Amino acid sequence: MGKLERISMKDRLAAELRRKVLSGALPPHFRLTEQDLADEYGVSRAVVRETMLVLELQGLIVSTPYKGSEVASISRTEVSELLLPIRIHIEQYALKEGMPLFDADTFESFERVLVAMEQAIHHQDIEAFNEADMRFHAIIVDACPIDSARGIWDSIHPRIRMHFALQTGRTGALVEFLEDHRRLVEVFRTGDVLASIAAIKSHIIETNTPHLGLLDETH
Amino acid sequence: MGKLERISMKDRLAAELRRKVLSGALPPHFRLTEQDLADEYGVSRAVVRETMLVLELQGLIVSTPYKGSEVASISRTEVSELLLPIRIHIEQYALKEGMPLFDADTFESFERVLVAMEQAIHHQDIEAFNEADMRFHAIIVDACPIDSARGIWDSIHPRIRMHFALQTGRTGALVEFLEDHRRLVEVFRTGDVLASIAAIKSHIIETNTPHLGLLDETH
DNA sequence: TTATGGTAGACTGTCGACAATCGACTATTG
DNA sequence: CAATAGTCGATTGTCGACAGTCTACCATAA
Repeated sequence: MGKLERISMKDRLAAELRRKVLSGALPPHFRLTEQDLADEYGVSRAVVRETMLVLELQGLIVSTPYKGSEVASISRTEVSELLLPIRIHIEQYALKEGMPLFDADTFESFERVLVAMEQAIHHQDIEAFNEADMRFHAIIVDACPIDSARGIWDSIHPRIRMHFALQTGRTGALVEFLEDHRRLVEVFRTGDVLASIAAIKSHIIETNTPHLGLLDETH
Repeated sequence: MGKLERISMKDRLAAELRRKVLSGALPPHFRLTEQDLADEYGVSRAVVRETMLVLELQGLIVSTPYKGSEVASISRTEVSELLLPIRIHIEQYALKEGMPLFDADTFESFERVLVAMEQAIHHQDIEAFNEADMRFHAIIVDACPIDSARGIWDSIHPRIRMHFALQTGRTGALVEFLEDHRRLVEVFRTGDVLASIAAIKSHIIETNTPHLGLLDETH
């Protein structure tokens, strides 16, 4: 059953602000002041400050001492050249280490996410779809026995999503995205690690490439 | 001349604790309580809490709600399979984007670090050498026009260093490390980006490969 | 003895208030 | 008029105190 865990105000506020940033409700360069946020959400400034610190280290906001904070802006080359390759590596590694540990519960989680995607499509709720998409990949990363993988992923992933959340592009292709995730789960079920690693890479690239993919990597 | 910037207590304390963790003064699983740290360094718990949050997001400590924090432990596979590839990618990318922007000041910074390394060797000060090593690579990452590169690097790099700082191995080969950095700077001076990218990769790999790995750990 | 429930101490989570800093505006002065 | 010094409001940096939570220990009862 559910774990009924206690969630600190800091984490709740961070999740809420992250959601607003990723949904575009808080656009890049939007100014954030601690007192205003504290008043708006009914928490103390200490909580707000810790929240802002988290979001800053995750690159969603930038703050300068004694001046204030604002929602970060993000460049396309940063995403394609810096963040995406790192994200791919993390998820590939997580899959390599974690896939042998996938059990019935894991696949049940995947299925729940797929259902959530279906419902999101049915309600035309792009935000809910993105949320489900994030949970899908979080399952992969969390399955990795190296705990810190999730932490690194958390510090990479939001900026990528932020970049594409502000594009309208994905709207129409939601059904294809769903199918793509379905295929991924099927590959996972075969237990073929190498195939899964390849699949997740092309999945991430295609999912995050605005309709003509031409990014290459070094090494 | 120097910039005489104001540094918050949070940042100073973070630097100090990071130093102690990397030097082994605070070994893995060492328990950290907020009040003790606040008393020890003469700051308030709020400062300590923000500091701990930074160090936690950088993976140097782990904290569980209402229970406390302790210095993180780190496994060899996490370093070699997860962290090192990411670090290599970041520094390669930073080099690719930032090397064309290297100017006289940049190389002067490199030279200062090399001098610091010489002095560290002369004084047999391993900690100072490691500090200089970190500054060397920070110059590279900071030269990258994408600001967030440094942030990601900061969230990756300390754990790598932590892993090897706890090994004694590097002691004898300090001179070789110095020469290796010298060679790197020479490659940078040629302006050959591809050669530099290749050089930084092998440098990082060799520098972080324990001559023949015969240490293994739990987790 | 063992299991249950409760109590105490230590610690983290949260809060409101005070101090330091910044940027813009204003006044003063040559 | 231009340049400089001073002031003010807004915002962040820092602090000490209170409230909530966990763990270990102890008492009590079957």
